[in-house]
Amino acid sequence: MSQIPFANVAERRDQPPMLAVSTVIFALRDDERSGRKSLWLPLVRRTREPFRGQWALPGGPLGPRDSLVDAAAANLLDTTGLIPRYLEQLYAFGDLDRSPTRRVVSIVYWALVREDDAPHTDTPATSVLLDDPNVAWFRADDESVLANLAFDHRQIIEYALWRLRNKVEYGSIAHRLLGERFTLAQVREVYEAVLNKSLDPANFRRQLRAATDLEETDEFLSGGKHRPPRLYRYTGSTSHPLESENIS
Amino acid sequence: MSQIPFANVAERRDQPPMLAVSTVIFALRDDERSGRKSLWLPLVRRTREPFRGQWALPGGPLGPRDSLVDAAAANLLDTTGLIPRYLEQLYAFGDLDRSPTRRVVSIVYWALVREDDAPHTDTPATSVLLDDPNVAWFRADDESVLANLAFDHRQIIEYALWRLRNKVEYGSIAHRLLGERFTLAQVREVYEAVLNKSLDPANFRRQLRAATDLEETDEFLSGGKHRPPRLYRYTGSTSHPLESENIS
DNA sequence: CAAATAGTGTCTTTAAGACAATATTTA
DNA sequence: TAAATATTGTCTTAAAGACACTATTTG
Repeated sequence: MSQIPFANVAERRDQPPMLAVSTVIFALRDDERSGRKSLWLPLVRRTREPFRGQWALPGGPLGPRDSLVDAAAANLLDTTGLIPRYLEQLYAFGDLDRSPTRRVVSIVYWALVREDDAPHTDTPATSVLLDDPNVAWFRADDESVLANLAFDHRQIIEYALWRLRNKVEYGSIAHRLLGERFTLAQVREVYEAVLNKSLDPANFRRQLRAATDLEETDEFLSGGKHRPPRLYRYTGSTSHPLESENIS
Repeated sequence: MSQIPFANVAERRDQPPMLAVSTVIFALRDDERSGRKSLWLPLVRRTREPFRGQWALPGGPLGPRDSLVDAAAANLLDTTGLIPRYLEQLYAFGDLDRSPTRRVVSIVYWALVREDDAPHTDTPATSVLLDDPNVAWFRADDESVLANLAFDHRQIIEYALWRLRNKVEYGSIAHRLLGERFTLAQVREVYEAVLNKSLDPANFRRQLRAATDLEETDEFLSGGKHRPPRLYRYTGSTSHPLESENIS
């Protein structure tokens, strides 16, 4: 626990709130344990007080020339080397005591990236893309990590997960965690990982084809020891402009 | 259209963004024209540049000691004299050019108030509660007003309406526009006003009673020239903590 | 009793879910 | 051919919507 000198408290009550932007980034990965796919997210280790040494969401102060979404995309690229396939504003967190030092209002975005966009690194020491020991990927439900996050970042991640589950259930964004062409079974794996329950393949197929803008391709995915599934492509539009921002 | 002196542009590029909180407030009122109920909202007339004389959402800068939701509730009370029955964060608007002078990031809340909370004033000159000619209520779909709002407030109001429609359709907040005891027909009127379409009374009744936490009272509303309808009371909880904040 | 809305019953259509059956690959 | 998943078919159940019908009040 960090101590708060009296001077800091006084300072905090009079300075204007600082504006920061942070991002919760989700990717889908094979889970060694369960054998299934599961959700992972990158965190950065703090190199300064407060919470020095603890893991936190990537983020930073809002520069005077960045729009909010640009700031989110930029610090995401800087810290993880990734370009998101989906980026949406999550919430603005502004409680008085969320930072022990000065008052900070954080506007948080959440993002989806494809598995192949995300360099696979299980430990900080083997981080590939940036070779930065202060960036690492964790399972989104890893209790030992969640329990030790800086600031209110655990609450933020849990809210982002709640939003993701809602979005995937009622919207059509699952494909953003996959490649450009995908099988219906892969989409089902996304749903199963996010909602954490198994779904009937037959019924899922029917619902998906009825509800979302999906286009058959002429290609099939061979290689498995079974009948090769057809590959599909997404051809949809987004709902409300503010509810989603596409990158590339 | 206001001119932007070069000095202001330079200034705007280097100062840190200013943080403001604004609120979109909805109430239900009788609509003289259609005879039905419809949605109304209060606006304040700007007394300073930019957009001097034009209508805008109530709001103001975020003080260092206010939490976001407190700031929203406070400026709502200051400008309209109302305490909301429902208050939820809508979105943070932060585009670089949304204010012609300096850079402003606005965190916007939306609120629901009951009809009897809202002093009935049709014109600015007859505002009752605050007797302030710079506060007035307008129909939420009044094109002549929407077309002349300050800043990006038209876009904000339209997004708030979209959220309200979604919320009322899938959630259970309609009762917050009504009194403590209400008939099922009154709830239906709320839905009809918000969704702008008529609903089958019989089917609506069944769905409502199946879906929401509603409790029968022993009272009936007499006075109409017809069988008196039973009064109900709401006994529900809210969904996700961040998705709603109850006031009193 | 006439008018008007409250409230119930019932039929049809549509979607969701369970699960059997068939199809097509690779090892 | 056995194993494995793809894909289709069918039956059941639940919800949504249309609409006829009964109930109860006021004037």
